Amino acid sequence: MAQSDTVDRILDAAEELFADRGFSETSLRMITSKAKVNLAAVNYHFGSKNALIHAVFARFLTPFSATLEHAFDDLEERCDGRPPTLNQTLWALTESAVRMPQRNEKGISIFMRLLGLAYTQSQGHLRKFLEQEYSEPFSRFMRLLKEATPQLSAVDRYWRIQFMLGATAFTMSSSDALRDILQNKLGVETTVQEIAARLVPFLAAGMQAQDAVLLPTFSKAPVA
Amino acid sequence: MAQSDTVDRILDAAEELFADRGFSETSLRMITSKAKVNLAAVNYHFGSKNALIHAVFARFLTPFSATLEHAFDDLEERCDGRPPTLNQTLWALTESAVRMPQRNEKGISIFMRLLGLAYTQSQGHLRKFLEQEYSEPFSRFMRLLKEATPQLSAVDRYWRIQFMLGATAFTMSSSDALRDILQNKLGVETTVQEIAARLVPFLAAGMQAQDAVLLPTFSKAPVA
DNA sequence: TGATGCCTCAAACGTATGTTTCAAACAGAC
DNA sequence: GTCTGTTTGAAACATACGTTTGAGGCATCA
Repeated sequence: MAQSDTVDRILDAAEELFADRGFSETSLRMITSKAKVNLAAVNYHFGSKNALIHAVFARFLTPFSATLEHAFDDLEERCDGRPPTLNQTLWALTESAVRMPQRNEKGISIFMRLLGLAYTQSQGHLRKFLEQEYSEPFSRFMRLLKEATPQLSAVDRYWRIQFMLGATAFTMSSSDALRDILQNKLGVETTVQEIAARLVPFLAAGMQAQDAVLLPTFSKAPVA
Repeated sequence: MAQSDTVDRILDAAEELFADRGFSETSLRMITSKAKVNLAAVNYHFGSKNALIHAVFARFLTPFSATLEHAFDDLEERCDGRPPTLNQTLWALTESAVRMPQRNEKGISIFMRLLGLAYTQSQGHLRKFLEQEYSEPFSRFMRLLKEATPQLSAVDRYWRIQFMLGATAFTMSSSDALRDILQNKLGVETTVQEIAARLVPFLAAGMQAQDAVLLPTFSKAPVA
């Protein structure tokens, strides 16, 4: 036990608390008391709170980006030269996320929420860290999106990708709360897999929508 | 000036700082120094930091919800009994937002970002406040959406609405940054109105997407 | 047995936060 | 001009935070 499961206990507790409450709203004292370790252990093992945040992400993202690379490799191989379709690309991403080995039943939703928070909360250090460490799979995903939507102008594609990111990040970042609401209002249980399965067709349809007529003035709503 | 433009200066500063940095990451001292007022003024005029947050939302949301009510009234009158279409409903909302008198050029995107944060940051008091104060126009919008998408199950509709909210809040909240990137990469200028004009068809297409096959296992991606 | 290196612990440090206090400044009414 | 209620000002309050310290524990290897 010398090899200190303290580190893992801290990571587990931090991951869950960050996902529940956000980064700034989670103190080291909450983390260490949940993890049942001494307060100083965080700074001893990680150096700082920010470094702990990075470690929480790295523990999931590093294996995930490897899985994703394989999924994209497989996909491109299966397509044998032709560019993968939009649906295939989105599913490759989704499946890679859903299939990651989970530490517990909440694993996936915790991490989705963390990813959403990373986008949403303005933690400069985090964004920098993620961009440095994981830019490659991200660029590759962008390239696949481009090849899957050749009919779109660069500008249209740009904006629609933002819309997709937004819908995804936002939904994932509040997925627990949303699931609870749904549970209360309609008495329906939902898994992250089901949310993903609903999200993908929504995104695909949006990406492939007919171009809108860009109204010269903003004065009248179109009638259908 | 007796009627204290202090209050407005605090609201202006708070609004912008909250949008930039989030609620917890913005201190009262940042707000009061940006507003050039005394620190104690916040607690004197508002009572607490949380109450200030509420006031920031109320200043925008109260007139906005009135505008929205009128827009919906007009729309339903024009439709003369038949339920408005999805596009009409979305445009009514969009137009109401875009047409709100703005305090400055950043007005709309600031407020969109605040709305996103309200959903995303786990500020229980805020959610409670918004639900209490503005449940009516929200419910009405939901009802219109429901009538415009009778083909969707309640659960599907619920999630797709979340996706719409996400795409909208995320895009609008970072629209300044996104516009800049687009300007640099592709040399294209964009207005908020144009973004909205691209967003609405994306959302409408997503809302009306064919139901996905909910895979019983998550084992294989659909082939198209 | 004694020394070495990793780890834990309680305690403290310095700083930043939201809030409170109370005297001073100010405006308007008489 | 004086009084009254409202608003500002500088300072302090108590608390919470991230981080550091230094003594102690506890294995491992000589």
